Amino acid sequence: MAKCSLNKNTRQRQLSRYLEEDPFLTDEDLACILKVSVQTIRLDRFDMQIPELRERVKNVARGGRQLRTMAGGELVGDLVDLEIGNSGMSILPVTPAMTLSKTSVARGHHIFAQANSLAIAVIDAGAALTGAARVSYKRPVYCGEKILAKAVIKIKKGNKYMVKVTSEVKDEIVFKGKFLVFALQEEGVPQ
Amino acid sequence: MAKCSLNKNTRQRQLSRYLEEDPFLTDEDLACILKVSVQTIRLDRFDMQIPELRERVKNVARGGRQLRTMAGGELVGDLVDLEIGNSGMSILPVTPAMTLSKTSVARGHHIFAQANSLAIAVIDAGAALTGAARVSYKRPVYCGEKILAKAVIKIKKGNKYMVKVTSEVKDEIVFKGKFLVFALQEEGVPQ
DNA sequence: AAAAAATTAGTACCTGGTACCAAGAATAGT
DNA sequence: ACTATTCTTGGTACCAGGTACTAATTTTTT
Repeated sequence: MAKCSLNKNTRQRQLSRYLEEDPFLTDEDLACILKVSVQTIRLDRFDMQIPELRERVKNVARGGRQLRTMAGGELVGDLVDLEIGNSGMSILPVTPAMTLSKTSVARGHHIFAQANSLAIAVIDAGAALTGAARVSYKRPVYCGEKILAKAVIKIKKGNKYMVKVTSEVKDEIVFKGKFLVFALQEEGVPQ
Repeated sequence: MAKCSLNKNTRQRQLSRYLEEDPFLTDEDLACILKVSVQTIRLDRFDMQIPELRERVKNVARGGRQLRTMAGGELVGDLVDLEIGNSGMSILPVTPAMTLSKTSVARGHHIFAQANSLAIAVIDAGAALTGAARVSYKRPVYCGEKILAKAVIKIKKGNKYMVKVTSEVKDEIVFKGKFLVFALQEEGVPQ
């Protein structure tokens, strides 16, 4: 029974690993991956109290449904002005999902994300990457406030850009950052 | 036909309103709410190109998954080790949602977010804020790779901490950052 | 009243399951 | 070597929440 038990256990561990990675797998998918029958998968799920696909999907949907922030576009915040190769501006309203639950203070990486994505947007290139950044947070930003980020290209050398971003809430500076950005040539990017 | 058309239109508007509010409603639920037959609901959905429940839930789930990384928890990535007041480690698998659509290179602010949130997590405080950061990206990270971030507190002075974070993919350093973090006293934070 | 539009009803079929029963294979204990 | 136990597989009936399609019925328009 040892060998069989071992197989069963390792299979069940694998099963949960696969499902953690991708909860959208059907029993049939799993059976195929783990080279056992669908029934075995079902027994395994039952053993491990793992609900069926539809329930899993529902759970993910309920858990993840909140405010959108970093998801959709390439840009965090709403672009209000863009002069490619020169400067740009974006507005990010701070929603509850972006704040530390205890304090309703916006988490730093959201402010960074707005600035960083704006810095990249002003670059005149199909794609660009941040190489380095030096940022400082001047004061906390609270839920409900709107962050206006302004980016200006300061230096351009070949495919290297230095972009300065200043973020304000009602004319008060909350964040400053210098971003070193590299423009990528359209091809040549490994997959 | 005017009255009927009107009824149909208003019903369809109501339908989409109800579904926006709660995408988990079945056709039967909707039929009950709107006092028409299930078939009518189906025709309406077909008219308005609204997919069936399971598809809707899936969409929400997929959307939710992307956001979860930035929106859901306070931490970006999965904490694998944490010694509060000393060091911590987290893993962030790079999903398609995090990458520049053209190149499948992870956008910088996700890598920053993982590091930043880890830096805050290692601080021994109810809440903490990033005051400044100096970061550099050593090489692009691609979709499918897993980023292992390691944070260590280097200096502590009162409520000020200097945290160094190094992120690697398969023992190769992809990102380095120094974060200046301030611990917040539990109260006294304005709403 | 006839034509057109909208609604409802009914059927066959699909996916991804549950719940249950029985047969077959593998392993353990003796 | 043989039996008992555990694992695995197969099969069936059933369910929710649909699709796709046809046909009948009601409502509205002309």
